[in-house]
Amino acid sequence: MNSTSQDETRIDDLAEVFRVMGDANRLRILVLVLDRPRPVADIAAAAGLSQSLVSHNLGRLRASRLVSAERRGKQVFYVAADQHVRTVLRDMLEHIGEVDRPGPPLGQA
Amino acid sequence: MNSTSQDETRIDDLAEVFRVMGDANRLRILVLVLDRPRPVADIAAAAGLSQSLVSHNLGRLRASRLVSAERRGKQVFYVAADQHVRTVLRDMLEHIGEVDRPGPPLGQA
DNA sequence: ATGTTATATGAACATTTGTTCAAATGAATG
DNA sequence: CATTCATTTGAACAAATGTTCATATAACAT
Repeated sequence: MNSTSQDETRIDDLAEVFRVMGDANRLRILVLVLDRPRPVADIAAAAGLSQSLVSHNLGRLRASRLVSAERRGKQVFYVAADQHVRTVLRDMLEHIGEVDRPGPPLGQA
Repeated sequence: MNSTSQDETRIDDLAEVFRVMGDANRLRILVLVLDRPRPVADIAAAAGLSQSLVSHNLGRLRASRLVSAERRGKQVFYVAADQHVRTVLRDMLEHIGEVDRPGPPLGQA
């Protein structure tokens, strides 16, 4: 378990993915395409954002492979890339939900 | 399933947590305290970062409750807050690992 | 009390980032 | 072909961010 430059690259890539998710607008977009593909204009309307901004952000989401795109005629449909994305979002929501509950044991924090 | 302002707050909080994780140095620190508590100076040495920077970053990690702190004498020990943090990191590493593998079936996507 | 060790905090600066606006590309249709 | 619709891309600017340096707090020792 010594630190290789492979690990460093991984950390950098990991940070990049989280940085992409660390923006409220991109997160909104991601949630909108979580369980079905949607065209860009549709996403923009649902999120209340300009088409240009949505396209820019979809570009970054796609660059991190958080979403995938498919063209159908003039429209481009975007959808969440894989199950990990959904899992991570769910886990993080649970994490946030955990407000200092006085509840159970109190072992080593 | 209409959008409430509660959801908006959640999205904002969620984005904040991801933003905190979206930095390579903070991620390194987080990994270092993933399975056992460590004092600040120890973390700084292991990560190759200044004490000041580590302290600043630990502050942000703690503000998002990604890590928790405990004082023992002069030292302060930090450790990953809960299981969700570990799970999210693992899932994301898997996500990244999924590079267009030519391997097995070749279904959709 | 003073001194020493460990950590935290504030201000300042350079760099990065999100957003907007305008223009460009691509796909269908007359 | 030109035109319309849907999306992408580039440049520019304001706002947010990471890092460093210096100083402050906290705990223990002499």
